[in-house]
Amino acid sequence: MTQSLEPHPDNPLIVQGDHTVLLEVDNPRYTLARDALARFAELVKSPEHVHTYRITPLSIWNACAAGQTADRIVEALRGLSKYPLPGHVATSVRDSAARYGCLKLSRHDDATLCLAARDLPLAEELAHQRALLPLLGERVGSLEFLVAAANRGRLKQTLIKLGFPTEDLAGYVAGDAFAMALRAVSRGGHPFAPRDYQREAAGVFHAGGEVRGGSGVIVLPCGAGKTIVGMACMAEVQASALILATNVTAARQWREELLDKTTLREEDIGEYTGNTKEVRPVTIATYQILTHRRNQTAEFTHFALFDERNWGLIIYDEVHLLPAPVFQITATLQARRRLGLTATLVREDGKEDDVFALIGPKKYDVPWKEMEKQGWIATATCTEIRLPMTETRRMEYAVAEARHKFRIASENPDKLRLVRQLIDRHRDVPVLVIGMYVDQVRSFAEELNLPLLTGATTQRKRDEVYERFRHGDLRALVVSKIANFSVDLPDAAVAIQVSGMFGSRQEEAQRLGRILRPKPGDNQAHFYSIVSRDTVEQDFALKRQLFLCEQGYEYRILTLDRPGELLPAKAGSLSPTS
DNA sequence: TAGACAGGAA
DNA sequence: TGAAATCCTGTCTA
Repeated sequence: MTQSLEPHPDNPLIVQGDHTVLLEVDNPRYTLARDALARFAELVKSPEHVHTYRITPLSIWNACAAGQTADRIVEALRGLSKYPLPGHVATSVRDSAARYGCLKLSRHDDATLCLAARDLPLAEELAHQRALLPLLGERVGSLEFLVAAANRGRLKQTLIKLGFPTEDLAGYVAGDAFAMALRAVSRGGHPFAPRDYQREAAGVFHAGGEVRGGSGVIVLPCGAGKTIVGMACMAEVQASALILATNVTAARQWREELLDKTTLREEDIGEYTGNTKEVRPVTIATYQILTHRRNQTAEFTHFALFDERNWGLIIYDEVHLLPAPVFQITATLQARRRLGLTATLVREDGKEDDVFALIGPKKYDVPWKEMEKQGWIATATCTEIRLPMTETRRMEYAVAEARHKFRIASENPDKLRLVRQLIDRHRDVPVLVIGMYVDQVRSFAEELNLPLLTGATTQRKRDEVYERFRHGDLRALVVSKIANFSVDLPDAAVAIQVSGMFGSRQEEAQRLGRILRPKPGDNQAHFYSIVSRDTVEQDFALKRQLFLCEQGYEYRILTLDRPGELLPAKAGSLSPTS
């Protein structure tokens, strides 16, 4: 396709003066525009025909850190727009981009850093910012300030809140040297080599040597092997490493992977959790143990872990879930190399700028659709089925208090009929039925005569059921919210979501991730979300889907007219989308 | 001394 | 907006 570089009415974008961008979904250049926007804008809304994106300073800074330039961003917008760009949008894109790199932090001596502004007006502005007073030391020269090394993190945090991202070139401590390498044949006996993108991600993270290489976030979809990127980075750094994971199971999984695919031996790896408190050259801890304190006002019981050893690298697994106290401690650890791993930079609490300032900018990502094209993850079709409620239930819904409506809509018992039909339709592949209300999933499990797994299920029972599921003795499982957390939940080809959290994009992505591991044969996965039609549930479902739309997934909407109605014989979702 | 379980936290 | 899962610690039991 030849790419026009000027605005044209046939183009898919409308760039508005408030920095939002509207994208026409049915436009032939939709894909092109979506992939371009993914580099420097974030998705805000994605109803059926027109998607809304927003360009923020942070989205521009991340783009710049990944090598984009203001010119390329403006060109992309102009070339995909229907109308001429509002002048000030181009200006503010250039402004934001120019701010990236106009403050540089470098090493002065062992205990002191030097913050250098690009020009005098900026230096003056800094000198007069009240919030910076306690953080800035002596002004040395017209453009430079001394900064105590201990304030490195808090300074960057404060500056970004004032609209100034800092380029941190103050370097890192090497940490205790520790030799490790990736194995060419895994301990399990399979040939092993990181995939190209995994190697590339680790390379980008470490590139730039002593000064630049060493902090940032790598964004990859679930199932794309973030652990392997982590170990490749460890192999680059060759120093003792502290790995922070979300829960014990994830911690154990890191350990298994490290033992299987690197030269690390059992005695090199320590687990630091509620059960065991080992500190070894490579130590894996949970976020929870770090945030633990005896009572609300006490000190954090286990923060000392950070000083137990001279860590050369700290890996933050699932950095989008990083709890606030870990940000706090991370602010004091700016001299250590830091790697954030995540499937999405979006945080529901809006702390994206803290991630940027304290862990680092986004260093590398691959769009999900790109991974899909290359066959690293399964092709997924997503279908939302809108099912009307019965007359009786509609009445109950209508008179209920607002805060109960969501649950009434979610627990619509008619959903069972569709679940049964879908399981039947996909009878040759493993199916997960996922819900968030224990009562609801319990009744579904009983009706369908399938095992139910909830938080209350003991680990032994889980292992046993998972084993039967993996071997194909069980075709389907019904699970509660453990689907969001339990890393050892086996992979499936079909997920049927019967209820979900209010509007968590995170959760939706996590659940889709359950079915993305590559499949033998047609490599096809199906994600169904069943919601009650014309209710708040339908509205929240829309919000949940944002993240996946941003990654290029389309939701096919299937609206049923009558409560008892079944899916059409050949529901569109049975054939792969183009 | 391991395992089970209750209670609190976020 | 509300519900569920998880983790950590401390205590009790065998």
